[in-house]
Amino acid sequence: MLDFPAPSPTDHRVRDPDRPDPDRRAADTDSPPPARQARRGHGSVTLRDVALAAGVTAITVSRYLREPQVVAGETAERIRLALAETGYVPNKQAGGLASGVSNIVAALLPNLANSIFAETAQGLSDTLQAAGCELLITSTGYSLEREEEQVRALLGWRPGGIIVTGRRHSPATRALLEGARRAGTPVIEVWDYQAGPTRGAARSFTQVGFSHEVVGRAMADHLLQAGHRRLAYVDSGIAEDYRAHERGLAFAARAQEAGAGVTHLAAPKGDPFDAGRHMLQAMLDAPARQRVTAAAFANDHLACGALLEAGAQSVAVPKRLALLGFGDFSIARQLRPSLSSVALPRYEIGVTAAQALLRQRAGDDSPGHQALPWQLMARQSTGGG
Amino acid sequence: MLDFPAPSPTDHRVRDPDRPDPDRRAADTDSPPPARQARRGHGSVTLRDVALAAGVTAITVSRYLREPQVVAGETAERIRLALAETGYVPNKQAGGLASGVSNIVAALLPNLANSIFAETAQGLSDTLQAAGCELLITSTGYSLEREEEQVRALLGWRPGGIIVTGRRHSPATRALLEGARRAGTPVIEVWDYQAGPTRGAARSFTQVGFSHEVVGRAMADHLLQAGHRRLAYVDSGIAEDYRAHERGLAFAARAQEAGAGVTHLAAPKGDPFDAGRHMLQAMLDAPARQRVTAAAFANDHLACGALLEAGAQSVAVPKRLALLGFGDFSIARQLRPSLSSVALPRYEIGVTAAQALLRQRAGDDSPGHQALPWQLMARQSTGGG
DNA sequence: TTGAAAGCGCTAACAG
DNA sequence: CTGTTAGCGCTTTCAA
Repeated sequence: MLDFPAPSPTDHRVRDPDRPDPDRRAADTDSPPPARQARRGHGSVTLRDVALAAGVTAITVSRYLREPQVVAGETAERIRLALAETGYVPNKQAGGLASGVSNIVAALLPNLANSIFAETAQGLSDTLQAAGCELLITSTGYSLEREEEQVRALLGWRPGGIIVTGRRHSPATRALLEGARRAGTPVIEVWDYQAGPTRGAARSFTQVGFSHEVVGRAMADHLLQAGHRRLAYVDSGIAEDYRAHERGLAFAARAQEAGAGVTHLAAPKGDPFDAGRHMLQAMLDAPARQRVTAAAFANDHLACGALLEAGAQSVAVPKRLALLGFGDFSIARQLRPSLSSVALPRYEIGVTAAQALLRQRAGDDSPGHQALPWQLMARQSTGGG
Repeated sequence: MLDFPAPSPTDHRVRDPDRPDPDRRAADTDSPPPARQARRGHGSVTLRDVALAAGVTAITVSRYLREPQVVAGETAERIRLALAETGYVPNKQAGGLASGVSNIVAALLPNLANSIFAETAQGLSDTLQAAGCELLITSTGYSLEREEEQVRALLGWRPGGIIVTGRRHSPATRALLEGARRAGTPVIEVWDYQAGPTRGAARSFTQVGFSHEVVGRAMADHLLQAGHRRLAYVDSGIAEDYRAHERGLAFAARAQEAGAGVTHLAAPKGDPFDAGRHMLQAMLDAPARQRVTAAAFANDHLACGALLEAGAQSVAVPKRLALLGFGDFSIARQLRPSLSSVALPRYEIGVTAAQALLRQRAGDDSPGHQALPWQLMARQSTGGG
C-alpha cells in the first residue's frame, strides 16, 4: 500500500508546515533533544492538510465529514472548498482504528464462479453497497481448513460482519466466529437452514437459506407421486459439498419410506455436462434389475447433460427415464423436453443475509433466522408442464 | 465493527495492568493533572497482552510475527505459547496504518453473477489468496458513475492494488487512479487491450485482456469465409457494455470492407435465452431484402436462445442461417447443432491480472500489458466441426 | 460551535 | 537479539 497524492486538477498539494516537529517536542522535556529521525507521513493528503487549507483544525473537518449539520455554515463552506482543492480521501484504516467501527463485511463462499454462489455474491454486493459497506470476499473451495485460515485472516480487519457458507465449520472456525459474535459482530450462515451442525443441536449463528433435507425429500416425493418405484440420486463430483449429500440422503430416506428402490451414484469430476451425459449412459448400461425409471441430480448442469445425451440416444424422457435437476438454471426451461428442477433463492439469499447483517449491526439482537422459499418446477422431464 | 475476545478454549483474557495511565502521564508535565476520562481499548487482545504473557515487549512479538528468525529460539517459544493462550488476532487496520502497507486488493467488476466476470473474480481470488492478499470487490453494474463512487470509497482503504474493468472511466475516476498509480499503487485494467480511451491515445494503466475490435473483425471474417454476404450483429441489451458495441462496430466495418451487407440489431432486456429466441424470430420475419444468412451475437446465451428457437421452428442451422456466439459457455458445445463461439480467457484474465499486480507491488515497474489469447471455435452452427 | 489532549494498535527508527 | 520512543491518521472525551 502506498499513499497517493491529491487527484485534484491543479494537483497542488497542501503540506503542513506546522506539523509538530518531534525534536521540538522532545525539547519540552528536561533531557537533551535526541537527534532522532522523525517518522514522516506516508504522503497522502490528511485531515490536517484539509484543515490547514480551510483555516480550522483537523477535528472540525472530521466533524464536518461525519455530522455536517453541527458545523457552522460559513466554516462548512470553507471546508468544502478545501476538501475539493486537496482531493482528500479519508483513510479508513485510521478511522476504523480510532473508532473501533468498520464498514467491511467479510464473506466466505465455496466458489465465486459457480452460478449459485455468484448470484449470492451479487445479492450481497448490491445490498451492502447500498448501505455503504464494502465486501471482502474469499472462496474456500469447499475446504473447512481454508475456511478456518480465511476467517482468521479476515477477522484481522475487524469486520462489521461475517458471512459464511453452511453450518459445518472446523472447531477452531467455530471458536473464532463465536468470539466475534460475543463481541457483537454479526455472523450469518447462508445456504443452509437446519438445527446445529450435529443433529438436534441448536443453531449457533443466524441462518439464511433452506433445509436441504426438506428439499431432498421433496425431490423424492415428486418422483414417487409420478409413480416411479426405482429411483437414482446422482451426487455431484465435489466430495466436500455436504449439502448435496444431505439432499441425497434425504432423497433416499424418503424413497425407502415409500418402499421404493434407490441407487446412489456419484458423478465424475470435470465438465458437469459431460459428467451428466456419462451418468445417463451408466444408468442405461446398468443390469436390468438395477435399472431406474427416474433420476434426481445434484445440480442442473448434470441433469442437462443427461437430458441432452438422452436426446442424442433417443431415450424417451420422461417415459423411459424421468430427470429432475436442482437449481433451476435458465437453460432448464429452454431445452426440449424442458427440465424439471428446484428453483432456489440464489440472489435473495445474498440480499436477505446482508439485510440480516445490517439489522444486527444496527443493534437488533433477535436471532433473525430466515428460511427462504424454494419451488419445485415440474416440467416435461418428469411428466409435467 | 466490534472487537472480539480471545477464542482460546480456556478464554482467559490477558489484560495489561501496567497499561500506561494517562493521568499519570499528564502528571509528568508541570500543569495539574486534569481529571480526564481515559480512552479504553476496544476490547480485543492486543500485542501488549501477548507480550505481557510472554514476558517481553510488544515490539518483540511484532517482530516474531513478521520475521521469526530474528527472535531467539527460547523467546520465540514463549511468544508462541502466549499467542495460542491469548488467541491473538492481529489488527490489520493498525498494522496498515503504521506501516503504510496493506494486503487489500480492490477489484471493480461490472457484475459478479455474469459467468464471464464471475470466473475472473475466481481467478483473482485464487491468485491473490495464494499470495496472502485479500480481495475487496464491488460491482459497478456497468455504470461509470458508480465506478467513480466506488473507486473513491475503496481508495480509503489504501489498497495495495486496484483492478478495474475496461479502459473507459469517468475523468474523475481516471484522476483518482492516476494519483494512486503515481503513488506506487498498481492499477490494472482487465477485459480490454487497446490503446487509450480515445483512439490513438497511449495506454494509461496496465491492461490484461484482448482487443474487442480484433475479435469483432475475426467474427465477421469467420462468417465471410463461409461465404455469407448478408450478416447481422445482435448486440446485448446492456447499453453501457461498450466492449460489446466495439465488437459490433468492428464486425460491421470488416463486413463492409468485404462488400457484404450488415444489419445491427439490439436484443431486448430480460432473460438472454428468451431475448435470443426473440431475435431469431425478428430475423426470420424481416422483409426479404433485409434477410440475413448469418448472425453473430454479443454472448452465448443470446446465441443459444436463437439456436434453440431455430430448432423449435425447424430452421436449418447453418444452412438457412448460421449462428455465432461469444464467450464459449459450456452449453455451446453441448447443443445440436453445436454453437460456434469465441473462447475467452475468463479465468486467466483474473489470474494474469493478479500476477501483474503482485509483480508491480513487488517493485517491477515495467508496463506489464498482456494480450491474452482467445480462440474462435468453429462448430456446426457455422458449418464447422 | 470549535479546539486541545489523548489514545486506537501497530511498526519504523534508532539505541543498546 | 531486545527495548525505547515516536508516530501512522483518525476519533473520543472533555473544555471552552
